[in-house]
Amino acid sequence: MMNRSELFHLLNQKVRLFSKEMNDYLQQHNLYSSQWTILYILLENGPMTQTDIWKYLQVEAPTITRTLTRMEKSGWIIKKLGNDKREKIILLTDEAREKLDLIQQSVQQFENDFTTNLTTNEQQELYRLLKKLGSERNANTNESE
Amino acid sequence: MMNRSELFHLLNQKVRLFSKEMNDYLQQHNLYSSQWTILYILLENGPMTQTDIWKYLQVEAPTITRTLTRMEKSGWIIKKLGNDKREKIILLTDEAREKLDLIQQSVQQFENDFTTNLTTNEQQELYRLLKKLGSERNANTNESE
DNA sequence: CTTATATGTTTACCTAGGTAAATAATTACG
DNA sequence: CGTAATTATTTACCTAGGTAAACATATAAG
Repeated sequence: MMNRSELFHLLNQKVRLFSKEMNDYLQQHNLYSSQWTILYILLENGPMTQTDIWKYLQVEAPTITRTLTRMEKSGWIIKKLGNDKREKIILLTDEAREKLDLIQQSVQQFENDFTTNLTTNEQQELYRLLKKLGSERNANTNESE
Repeated sequence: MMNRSELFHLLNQKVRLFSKEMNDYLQQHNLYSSQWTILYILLENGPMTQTDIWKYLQVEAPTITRTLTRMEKSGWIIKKLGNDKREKIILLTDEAREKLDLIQQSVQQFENDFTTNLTTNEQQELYRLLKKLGSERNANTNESE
């Protein structure tokens, strides 16, 4: 039998383990896992403003500012001014675009590896259970948005 | 249907959400969630060396050095030299001991709240599935415990 | 048109995780 | 015994998350 604190302890440990190993794995591409996440959504969605990105990832704006600065420095993305001169539009560089395919395969390999002890159904179930965690806490949830 | 990347994305987001809200919640006690974790295991296990702590939490030694420094500064713990003068033994202060009961109730309340949409069985199942994540990548799992 | 408000990004400062290398004390070995 | 190896902690430097407040540009209101 487990108590709830153990559940959250385990949750934390697994996520830390995942990101640690993912970072090790991505090192060969000179990339961090948080940076990969950004590359991935840019690949899926095309150019996005910074606000698009942090809203999508549900992190705060300064986090994205910083990470994008590093990514620009290492040649993954460029920032372009939008028509609205407040906003910056983020584009993948050609160099990034060339490498992404290989990296994506790499990541899939790693994720595959990390879930190897779970059947497809179990992964589905894990997803379903996680989805319920922490959401819509109090009866009448008006987080309409 | 979900793909594996979505699973990990969700996992990351929920953990971030949890620790963010936990931090908000603990602010009333002038505490951070990582610091709470340390207080909790000291309460359970009695005095421990730093190495005991980081091995238990599965983080690296410098992480614990830093967090304990902050916790000493804010009066939660004290460091005492062991017989082996390399090691430092970490003790709860009396002040911490007085407050811990109330805080623990607080935390249980919060964790309860966070899992309110999951039945006891679902929590059990979530625990079971998480346990399988990333462990013993190759072949047979013997995590008897 | 000018001022007030809202929006997008950044800066400054905080916690928390990581690695690599330094330091101090202990144990093991020739 | 004295040196080599090991162990416990710390320091320096990195990424990544957070908040609060500053800044710049747009939009709305009087």
